[in-house]
Amino acid sequence: MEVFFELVSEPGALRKACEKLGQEELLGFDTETTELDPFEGSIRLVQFSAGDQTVVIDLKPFEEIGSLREIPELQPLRDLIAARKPVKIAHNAKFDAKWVAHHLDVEMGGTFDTFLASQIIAAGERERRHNLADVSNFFLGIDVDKSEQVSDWSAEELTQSQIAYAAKDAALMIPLREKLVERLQNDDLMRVAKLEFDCVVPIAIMELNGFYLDQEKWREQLEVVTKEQKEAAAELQGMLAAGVSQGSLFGAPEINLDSRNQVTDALINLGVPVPETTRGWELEPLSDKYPVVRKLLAYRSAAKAASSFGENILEFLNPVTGRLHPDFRQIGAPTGRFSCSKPNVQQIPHQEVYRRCFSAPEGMKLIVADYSQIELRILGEYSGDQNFLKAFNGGADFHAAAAAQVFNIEPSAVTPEQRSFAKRLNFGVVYGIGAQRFARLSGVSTGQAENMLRRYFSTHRELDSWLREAGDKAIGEGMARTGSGRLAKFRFDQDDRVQIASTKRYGRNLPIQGTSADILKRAIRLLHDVISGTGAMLVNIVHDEVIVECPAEIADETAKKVEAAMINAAKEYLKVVPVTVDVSVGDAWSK
DNA sequence: GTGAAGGGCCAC
DNA sequence: AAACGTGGCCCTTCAC
Repeated sequence: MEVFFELVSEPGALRKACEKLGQEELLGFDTETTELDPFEGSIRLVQFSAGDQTVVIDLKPFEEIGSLREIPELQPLRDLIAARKPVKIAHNAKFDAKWVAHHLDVEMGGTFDTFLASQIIAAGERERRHNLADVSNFFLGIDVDKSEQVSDWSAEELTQSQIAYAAKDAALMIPLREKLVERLQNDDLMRVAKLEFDCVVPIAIMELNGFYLDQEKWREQLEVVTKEQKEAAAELQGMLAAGVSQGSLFGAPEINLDSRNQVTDALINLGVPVPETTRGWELEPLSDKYPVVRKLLAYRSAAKAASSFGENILEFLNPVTGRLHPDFRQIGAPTGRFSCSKPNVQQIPHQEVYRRCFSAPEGMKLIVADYSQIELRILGEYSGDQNFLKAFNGGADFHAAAAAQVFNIEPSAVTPEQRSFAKRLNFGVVYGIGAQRFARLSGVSTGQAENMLRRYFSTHRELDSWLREAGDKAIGEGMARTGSGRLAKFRFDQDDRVQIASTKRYGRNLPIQGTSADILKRAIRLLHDVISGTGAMLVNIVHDEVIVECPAEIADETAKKVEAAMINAAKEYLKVVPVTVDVSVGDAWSK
C-alpha cells in the first residue's frame, strides 16, 4: 500500500493543513513517540489521514520555539485534536490521548478506537489478537510492517522509511474503521462501541493523574508484615521439622515454605490428613486440631502480603510524579470489566493498614463513591423479582428481607446468622452457586444447602425463572448480552455436561456483571464531563467504585457531582430498581 | 536462562 | 464425580 503524504514542519504549513483537515468528518490519527511512558519521552510525529490526504507533522522543529504545551503556533493542532468533529480514528487511542494530553495540553475529542472495536466484535473469543497488525490482517487482509514502531524516533533526521511507516499507520485507519463499523452494525454493537469510545479519554487522563501512595506509611506496614513472615517462617520450620527423623547430624533440612510439594510432604510426615489441594479454605477446618496448619496459614498470609503488597508496589512509583500510574485495560474481561496491572490497584487488600496508605496529598481530599449492591439491583431489574423490587424500593435491609423470606419469619426476627446466610445466598445466585459449594461456604450439610436453595428459589419465583431462561439462552443461542448490548459468544461441547453447566453459569452471570461494567463506564464519562477543569481528578476505579482526588475546598460539591453522575449513569440502564451510591469524603481510601 | 502452566490468593 | 463469575501477581515446577 503506497501512501502519499505531506510532511509538515513549520507553523504556516501546519495552520493550512489543519484548516483543510478540520473539514473532514473522519481522520485517521496516530502519534510516534520516543518512549512508551509519556513522563519519560516526547512526541515526535503526529499523523492525520483523511484517506486521500495524509499529513505527517514533525514536532521537533516546534520544540525550538518553546514548550509544546504553550506555544500558540500549535493552536491549530490542538483545536483539531480537541474538536468532536472530525472524529479521530486511532488504534489504542488511550495511548495517543495520553501523549497529546501531557505534551500538547489538549484533550482528544471525538474518538473511534479500532483496538476496542476489534475486541467488541470478537465478543470474548480469546484466540483473537487485537494489535494493529492482526486487526488489519483480519479485517482488511492487509499485512502491515510494524518493524519501524520500535525504531529511534528521537533522531535528528528521521529516515524516509520511518516517515512512510508513520503515514501508513494513519492512512490505514479510514478503511479499517469502515470494515469495523460494518461489523459493529451487523452485530448490533454500536451502542456498546460508543460507550467504550467515550471512556477512552477519561481513562487516559486517569492514568496520567496517577494514584497517590504514602510511601512512609506503606513501608511501616511492610516492616510489620515482613517481621510477621520471618517469625511465622521460623516457627513453621521448627514445627515441620518435628516430623523428620532426628538422625541427621545437621538437623532437619530447610523446607521451602513456598513449595506446595515440600510443605505437603512435611505435613504428611506429621500425620496431617492433607486434602487434595492445600488452599486456605481446605486447610482452615484442620487448623483447630493441627497447630502446624494454623501456622502455615499465618505464614502464607504474611508471605502473600510481603510479596504482592510490599516493596514491589513501591517500585511502580513514577520517578517524575511520585505516584502510581497503573495500566487499565478498558476491555479487560469479556464482561466488559476493566482489568488493571503494574500495579493492580484493583486488588489492594481491604484492610485499613493498606488502604490508609492511599491517602490524599496535602491540601487534597479523596472522594470514595461506590454503588450499593449494584449487581443484585441489576438482577432485580432483569428478573422483575417481586421480593427484590419490594426490598429495594422499600429501602429495607436487603439481606435481612431475603432471610425473612428464606426462613419464613418476620424481618424483625432475623438473627445476624440468618442474615449472613441470606447474604451468601444472594451473592451466590449471581454466580450460579450450587448446593455443594454453598454448603462448604456456609458450613452446613449439602442436604441442608439443597433445602435452603430450594426455599430461596421458591420464594423468588421470577428470579428463578430468569436465571433458568438466561442459562437456556446461553446454550440455545451460544451468546449473551449486557445492558449496552455488549456481546459474549460461548463455545462449548454440546455433549459435555460440565461445559453445558459452566456455559449456563456464564450466561447467567455475564448480563449482570457486564451491565455493572456498562454502568460504571457510563458513569466515568459523565463524571469526567462534570469534574474536568475543576481541579478534581479521577484516580482509581474498582468495578463498582470510583475514587476522585480533589482540593479540599471543593470536596463536598465534587462529592455531590460524583454521586449524581453515578446515579444518572445507572438510571440509563435501570428503570424500575432504584440505585444508591455510598459517598465518603476523607483523607484516605479507608474510612 | 526463559517461558508456560499450575497452585494459591488478593480484589469486586 | 463435581465444578459460583471476572481479573492480576507471586511462587514453584518443568520443559526447552
